[in-house]
Amino acid sequence: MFEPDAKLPANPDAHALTLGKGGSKIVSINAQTIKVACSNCNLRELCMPLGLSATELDRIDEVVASRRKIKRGSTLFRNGEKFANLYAIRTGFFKTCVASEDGRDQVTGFQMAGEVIGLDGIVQDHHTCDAVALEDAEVCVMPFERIEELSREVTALQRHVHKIMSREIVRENGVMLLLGSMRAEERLAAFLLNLVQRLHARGFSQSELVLRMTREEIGSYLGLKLETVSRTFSRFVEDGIVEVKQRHVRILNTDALKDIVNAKVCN
Amino acid sequence: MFEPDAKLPANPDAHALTLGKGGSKIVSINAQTIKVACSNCNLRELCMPLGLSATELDRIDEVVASRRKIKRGSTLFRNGEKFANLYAIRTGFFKTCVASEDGRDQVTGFQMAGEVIGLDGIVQDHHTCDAVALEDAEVCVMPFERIEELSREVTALQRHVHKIMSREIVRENGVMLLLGSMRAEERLAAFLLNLVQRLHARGFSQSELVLRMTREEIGSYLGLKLETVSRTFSRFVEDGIVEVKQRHVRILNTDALKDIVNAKVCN
DNA sequence: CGACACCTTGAAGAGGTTCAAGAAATGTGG
DNA sequence: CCACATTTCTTGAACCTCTTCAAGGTGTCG
Repeated sequence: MFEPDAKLPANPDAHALTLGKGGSKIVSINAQTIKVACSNCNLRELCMPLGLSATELDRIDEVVASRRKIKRGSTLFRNGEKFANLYAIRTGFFKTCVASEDGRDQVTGFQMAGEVIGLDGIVQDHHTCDAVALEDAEVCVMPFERIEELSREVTALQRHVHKIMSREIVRENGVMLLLGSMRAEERLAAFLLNLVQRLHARGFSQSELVLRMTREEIGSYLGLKLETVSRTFSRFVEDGIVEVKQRHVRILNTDALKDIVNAKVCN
Repeated sequence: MFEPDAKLPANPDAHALTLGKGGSKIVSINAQTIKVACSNCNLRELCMPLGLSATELDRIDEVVASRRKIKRGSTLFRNGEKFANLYAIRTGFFKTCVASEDGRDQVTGFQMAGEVIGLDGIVQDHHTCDAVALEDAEVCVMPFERIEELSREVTALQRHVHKIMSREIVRENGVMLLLGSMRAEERLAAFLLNLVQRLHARGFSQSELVLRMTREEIGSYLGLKLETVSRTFSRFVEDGIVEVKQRHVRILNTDALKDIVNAKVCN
């Protein structure tokens, strides 16, 4: 029924990637030649600014201090920890979540390769959420001081940092819309479309995906209970919109999902 | 029953303000002496970095290109409009809201004096939400290009811009927690506490406030219908937690509100 | 292979919404 | 300044969606 799941490749530098309007295929590079440098990384298009000169590209390499591997289930950073770095995800999949004093927990986002996490820590100099790896992961450690230094000199980097932060603000606006005004089916449909779209931008299928998170985590993100998530999946299956086998999801009717999200709530 | 409402003063420069740990009273300045300059503005502590040298302060003045008055009910910017400026609120009160294609509407925040709006526009070079004045307002227009230029030179400004954006991200995380996991009473209690805390930081009462928005707008922000907001207010009144007369609210029992927010949802 | 985490499904219940009507404030124009 | 239209707010009753509680099934990993 399902293909063996398309996994993020262990070495993203060996993974051809097409992106955006002028997106060009980047030729695979043999693993041996890799050094810890953005200029060699084919995820660069995702987490670094485009259109840099050769000199600027060299400078950019300086923002990555090191790499760090995180085992599935362990945290990259925790609420309360001193903030020092932003992290660009090379491989793997994360969730971020905030907790209130009384132990309530809310997943605030799911992050995949090429995305940057840690922005929450800047204001208070301490992180205000947890970042947990949902599968074995590797990140580029980018000391924020270095980012700030460099973005004073490389205008494109400065602009890029601003855009990344603004993008996160806009994303959260969208989640607020979802949480504030959508019903369960609409939420799950929007969630699936968003996931598959981001995966597609990374070279994966437009119609097939493997969920890296539990129903409970999906539910937390969408403001629903895990049972509701499960039931809603089942309803989608009944309606022939998707096939679901545990965490494997195949979207059979993308338009139906889009219709569900944009259901005119005539008001 | 209620005092004549404590309004934001028409001229904020005449409004003594205490803030933060080392917050010092700023002496009132006669209206005639005012020029369009942060160095003269007592909201500076809210929207600009602290601890600048005299030279830096002079430079900072350059970020404000002009001032702009917005009538109640009209927009500062709209979804889709070209992004060019950030705006620091001098007086008045705004809401920001996003709309989905199908006409759904979601208030994403309420902003008051000293707060900065427009950050959503940076990613796409176009605004993705509307900013509507809920009372007559005045803002400082800060061309973003100028902010970027200057923050390459003035490190404190650079850091400040980063913090403002990060603060917004963290705020939205909090709203997601609220929308995703709280019940109506908890949402409204959290909302009131947040508002009164921000007003208090601006020199207003800790217990009394005038809502600048309708029940419907509160509801949109909190992911509730206006009837639910109204009913929840009524319940608070019954329980002696607040007094409500239209938009005038007096908090009689702050601790009760805090208890409601932190109600142990034992899990 | 057995323990454990995760997922599905049913039935009952609660919280919030919807629809509706009326009251209270606010604004407008004569 | 008053009358009238409009907006905003409150409250009730019926309804609906999602949650809660419970049980059983499926998959995974040591």
